[in-house]
Amino acid sequence: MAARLKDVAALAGVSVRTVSNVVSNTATVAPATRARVVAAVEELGYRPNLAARNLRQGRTGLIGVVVPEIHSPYFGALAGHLIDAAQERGWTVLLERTGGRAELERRLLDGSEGRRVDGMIVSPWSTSPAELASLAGGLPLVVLGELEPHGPLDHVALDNVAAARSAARHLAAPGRRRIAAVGLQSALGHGTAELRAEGFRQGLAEAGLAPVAEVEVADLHRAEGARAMRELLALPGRPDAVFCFSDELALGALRVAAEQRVRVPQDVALMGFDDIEDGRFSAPSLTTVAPDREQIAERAVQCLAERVLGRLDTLPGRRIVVPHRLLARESTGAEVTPV
Amino acid sequence: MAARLKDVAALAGVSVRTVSNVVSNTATVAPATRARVVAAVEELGYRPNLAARNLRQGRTGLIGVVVPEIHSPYFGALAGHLIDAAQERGWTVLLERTGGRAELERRLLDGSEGRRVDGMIVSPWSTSPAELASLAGGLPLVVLGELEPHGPLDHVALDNVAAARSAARHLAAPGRRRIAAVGLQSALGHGTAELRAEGFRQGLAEAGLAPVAEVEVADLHRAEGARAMRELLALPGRPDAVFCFSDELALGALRVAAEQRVRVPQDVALMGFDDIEDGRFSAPSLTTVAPDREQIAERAVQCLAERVLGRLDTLPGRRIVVPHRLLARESTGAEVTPV
DNA sequence: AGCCCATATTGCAACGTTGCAATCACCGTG
DNA sequence: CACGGTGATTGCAACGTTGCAATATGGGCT
Repeated sequence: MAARLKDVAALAGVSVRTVSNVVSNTATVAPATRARVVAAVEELGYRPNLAARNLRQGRTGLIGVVVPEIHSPYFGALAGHLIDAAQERGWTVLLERTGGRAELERRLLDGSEGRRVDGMIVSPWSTSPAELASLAGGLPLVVLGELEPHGPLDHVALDNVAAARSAARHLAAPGRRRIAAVGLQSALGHGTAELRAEGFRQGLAEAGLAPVAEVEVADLHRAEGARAMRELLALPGRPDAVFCFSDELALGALRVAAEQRVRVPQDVALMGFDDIEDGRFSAPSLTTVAPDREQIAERAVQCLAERVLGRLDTLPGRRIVVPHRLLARESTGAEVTPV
Repeated sequence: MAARLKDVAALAGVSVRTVSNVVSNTATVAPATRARVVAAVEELGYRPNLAARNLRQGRTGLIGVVVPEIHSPYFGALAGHLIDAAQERGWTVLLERTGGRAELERRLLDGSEGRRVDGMIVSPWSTSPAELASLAGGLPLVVLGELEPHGPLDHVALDNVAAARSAARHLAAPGRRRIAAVGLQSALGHGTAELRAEGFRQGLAEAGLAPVAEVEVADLHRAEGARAMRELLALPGRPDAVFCFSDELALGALRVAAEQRVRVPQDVALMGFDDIEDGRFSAPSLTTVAPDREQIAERAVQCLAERVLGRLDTLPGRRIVVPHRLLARESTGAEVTPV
């Protein structure tokens, strides 16, 4: 049986309240008393009962992080940073996965099974921010990866339009005029893909070009990238540059290029988006847009902390834009260098 | 303010206990009453307070999953499966990351901050199973990835020795005689790497060979694989086959081979271990040992469930061996096929 | 009609903790 | 010597839920 405050108190010959004071540092305790209590805690192996503490305090010390998937390199890395940032503030992260299923996304947010967390950081897939806000019903919420203009929620993201624009300009280097995009997701009707497509078109337009193809995908994984690339390489006028909206798509495309002995970057330049680990070690290494993931995580947790602790119910949603960098690597012509 | 059972009861004109019965299906309730209660629940947006429920029931409904890192493809995928398996049994997973730091590993296990979970599934890095058991102090525990002979804990893993042995035999195909291994970690003094090294040597011995080199690594990531490969390719007698103890190591090695225009598999055959997504899409695709991750997850959660629910304190530790398969792909000579 | 039983509903107490406010001991000061 | 003040300790109640056991209701049977 686990020891309780009561047991420690009995052993140390003090009141329950005093033990509580020692354990949670809530009041001044005489050194001698403290020593006696600490000894008793040690002897009994006392551990606070968090359920009781939570009940009493009304806070759980957990924040939810809701992402489409843990498994993918992008979200895996992001989750790692979020956990670090949360830990620094004394929070534990409860990681949840929606698998891109709208209904699961909703269930997690509306908390019909009960509230486990003090707040949530959500990277939505199929639910719009406005919907999120109503689902969460008062639970502090921070949204990642989209920047919708209005609404009550805080958003943290990079400037997808600007990032895609600079990607397009990078691809539209001298000698490359047939440029395609891979990664549109019109089925979702909103979100990141739209913004990147928009930026892509802007960037090409600035270079006096128009897309030669825009390939829709069902998800952002390698298999879809491979499928899309096969489609593009079969076109009568093959593209000489391809912008994939994720590194995973680009890696799938890279594989197909290798299969078909299409040289990257000589025959087709290729770039991705996200800066995942794999893209640094592929051959050729992958040009990409690198979001500042650490800063995304840091700012998101900071926003959430303010909402949870400060009760800023009235504060309107903030839009936080984190910086990104374009990393020009071998897949768009950078010199081959040892990793 | 969040609605409580008391509020719902008042609105529905029944006792608190009856509402509780409806909400948690613990007793027969007349249809008419149930309807009234459900309506009141809806109207007030009642959500059970899990802290209170946990306190009363002594269970949290959470299980901890402790892995060295979330970020890596192997653990990310495994975590996904564990979450699925847990969900089927009504549990939520609290994912924790040790980053390979022994001290953090200890802190998570001994629960000095208080118990958040009903049990844990641990993939240890630097702590031996015996130590784990004492740290956990009665908390139900299942260990992944190692199979130590004795002790009170349940273990779930593949047969690392047998898997590595078959990998070695696969590499020792006609014409390949200079075979090296990458991934030893003698600093840890125990664990998976030792077992794979052992199996590797056995497999070579069966083919009448001895290792031409065994390269130590600090971790199992790509950068270390790249470093190791550079080392191997600089040897006076270059190996004609390399067994990496993880796919990530192998992908790092593959990158270096490409840099140095060493052809895989023609000049050097290469294989990994884990069957991560990236290895299916690399060029050449990566021969690997595929553990049955779903089964690992399923069995681990099942074991833990038995311990948590059944109080099988007396039952000695079980050793559960899950199957694995060798997937022969392009990096050891399989024909190139579209992904 | 009276009785019994099954079904439906209820009250009470307890889970382990902490906020609040009261009490106690002791020291320095007027 | 009495008093005020500070520091240390304490008791009580409450957080929201559910286990237990008791009570109310109604129907069927003799």
